[in-house]
Amino acid sequence: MTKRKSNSPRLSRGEIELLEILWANDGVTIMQVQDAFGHQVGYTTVQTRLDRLVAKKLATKTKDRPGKYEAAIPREQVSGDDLSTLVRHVTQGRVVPLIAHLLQDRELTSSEIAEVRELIREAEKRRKEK
Amino acid sequence: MTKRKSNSPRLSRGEIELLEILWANDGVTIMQVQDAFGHQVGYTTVQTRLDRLVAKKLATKTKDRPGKYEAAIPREQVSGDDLSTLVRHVTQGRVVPLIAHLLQDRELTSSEIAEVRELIREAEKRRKEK
DNA sequence: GACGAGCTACGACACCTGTCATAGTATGCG
DNA sequence: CGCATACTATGACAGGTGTCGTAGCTCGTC
Repeated sequence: MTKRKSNSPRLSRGEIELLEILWANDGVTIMQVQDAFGHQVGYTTVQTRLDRLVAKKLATKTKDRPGKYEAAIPREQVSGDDLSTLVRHVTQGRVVPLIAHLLQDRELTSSEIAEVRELIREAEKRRKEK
Repeated sequence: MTKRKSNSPRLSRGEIELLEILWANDGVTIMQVQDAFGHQVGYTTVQTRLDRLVAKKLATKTKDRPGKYEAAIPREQVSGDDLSTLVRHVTQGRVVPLIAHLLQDRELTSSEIAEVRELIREAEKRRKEK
């Protein structure tokens, strides 16, 4: 079990950090990314990092003058993997403590609560009919 | 927003990988860790990595002949941080999709389902009395 | 006390990543 | 057209990490 999904690349933290920005806004210039970083890093630093992302096919860059970068891989492809890693790390496969954390961490809206209820109903149904 | 928690160190993936093993079994020899890695890596590789962990005070090593390594930092210290990073990354703070993923990823036992139900009830209660 | 097996200590090296400086190129404006 | 400004390309460098080889040390056994 827990088989390696070969199609989802192992991304470094830094890569994800960049991708996050690309996922959030599509078609971003170096300047905008630098803004997103609160100008803590130099322009060319951002440039280099983005270009390396492109070199790895994790992002694409358009030709227009302030070139725009876009993520070339969907967020889900990464998060699923990250998530299972986390589940494994944190609680050795037991999801309940994790859900507990999630539910307690913030105040949920009533519609969110309803959604979760629905999810659990479905989970139960799946279990029953197996 | 989301200010850096200075007390929980930013660990690299590799470090966490090692720590996972240390957390799971306490007092582990190099050999055992190598086993845990399925012997994909050389003995001295494991040694070096473990020793670097010790150098960073993330683990300790006993004096006995096959020296035993132990994690020097609790799992929770890492996981909370990881978790919020993940929540932020994956779904911009929306926990429901994450819970959905967790619930759909595996078959839950009926007692797990009951626990989650209880958690939802509590969440709702907190919401109401606010 | 000497030996050999098993551990440990240490050093080396290549690759990745974050950081940036600087040189080159294109473009809008006068 | 000629420039200044803005953007891009390229190269450099240091620190971290994964990988290991090898030399040195220790301890149980004869």
